[in-house]
Order: sequence, then structure tokens, then C-alpha cells
Amino acid sequence: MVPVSRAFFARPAASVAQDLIGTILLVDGIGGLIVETEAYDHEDPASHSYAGRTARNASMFGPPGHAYVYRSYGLHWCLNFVSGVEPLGSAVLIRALQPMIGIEAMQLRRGVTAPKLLCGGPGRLSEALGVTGALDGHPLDEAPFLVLARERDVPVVCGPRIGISRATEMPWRFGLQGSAFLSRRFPDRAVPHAPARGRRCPSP
DNA sequence: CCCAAGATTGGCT
DNA sequence: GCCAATCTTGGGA
Repeated sequence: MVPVSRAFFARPAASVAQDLIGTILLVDGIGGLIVETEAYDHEDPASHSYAGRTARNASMFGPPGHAYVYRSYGLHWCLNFVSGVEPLGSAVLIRALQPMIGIEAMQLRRGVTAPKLLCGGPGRLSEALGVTGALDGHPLDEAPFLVLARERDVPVVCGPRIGISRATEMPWRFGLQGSAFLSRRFPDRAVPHAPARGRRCPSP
């Protein structure tokens, strides 16, 4: 398997989010298959970058291919991959993994054993992989990160994003169709979606 | 300065 | 299904 290039992230966030489904994310050798992502960009009222650059979101305005890690509700860490092209301010939130490598370590960090509860949700995923604010701004092609490109296309669905109150109509949540490791099910309306060369997810 | 809201989660009714 | 935990940010007084 081949690591993804930095150029992979220098595209619109929704494209990156879609193409990340089925790739493998490891942090210090622990991780699994990315099964759920969400895209955010600078024109998006739900995005941290919408109001411009602040101390918290500075990484979103840095070069693509780096991590943006922020604290959610003062409690949980959430991992994003900085993406997009000028004028920047885009990122992809990694919402769920199918655990594959280092499951025992994840269980220890999480304090639970059920596989679906290890990495099903952005806060859980960060805890299981040991991601904290210390990794904010860190390059994704350098240790401890390893992002491995998928070798085959996978069936992807898209739908509305979760946990936001603005721009809820934008279908910028992507998931591995049929995966048992999603943080939540997609609505039945969710559009089956061909990755890579397939059609784009409908824009608002 | 004060305060409400938030890209969440886990526990309890 | 409802709510608390916990703290940064942004908007209003």
C-alpha cells in the first residue's frame, strides 16, 4: 500500500472527503479503515473557518496535507485533514474508522471493548488513536501519521452532516456504504455515490 | 465584560 | 430521549 501524496489534499474538500473513504489511517501504527468523513470550507457557515482565521483554526489556513485538531465542547479532540485550494480554509473531519490494527491499545485508551464504540465518532476516534492538540498542524505524511491510499474503488454514500445547525442541507457527509462502523446511519434518502470518477455529490 | 452556543459523548429516565 | 461535563469563541452590552 502506498501513502497518499500531499497533492491528494490540494483539491476541494468534498472531493477529498469522498476519496478518503476506504483509505487507511494509522497513528503510531494504530488505526484502520476510514469509513466516514465530512467536508468543510471557508464559504460554509458551519465551518470553523467561515469567520476567518483565529488562534484555534490557524491550521485550516495553512498548507493542505496537515492535521487540524480542535477541542470540541471543551472535552473531546477532533481530527481533520486540511484540504482544498486557495483561498484555503478547508478541511475534512475524520468521523469514523473501522478498527484494524492495534485494537487492544484502542480498547485500553477508550475503556470499552465493543469494536463499534472504539472509533465510531470523531471524539472517540481521536481518543482511540491518541490524537490530541499536540498534533495540530502536523504533516500527514510524517510520523506518527500514515495515510495509505486505497487500491480499489469502494461504494460511497453521501448525506447531510451531523451535529451542526447551519448549512444542514449541504450533503457533505460521506460514508462507506453498508459499513457497520459508522457513527450513525445515513438516512434512507442517502444517495449511492461512485467515488473518484463518479458523479459529484449534489451541491446546495 | 458577560454569556450563550458549539463539527460530542456517556449516563440516566 | 434528555441532560451534564467543560472551555473556547464570537457577539452583544
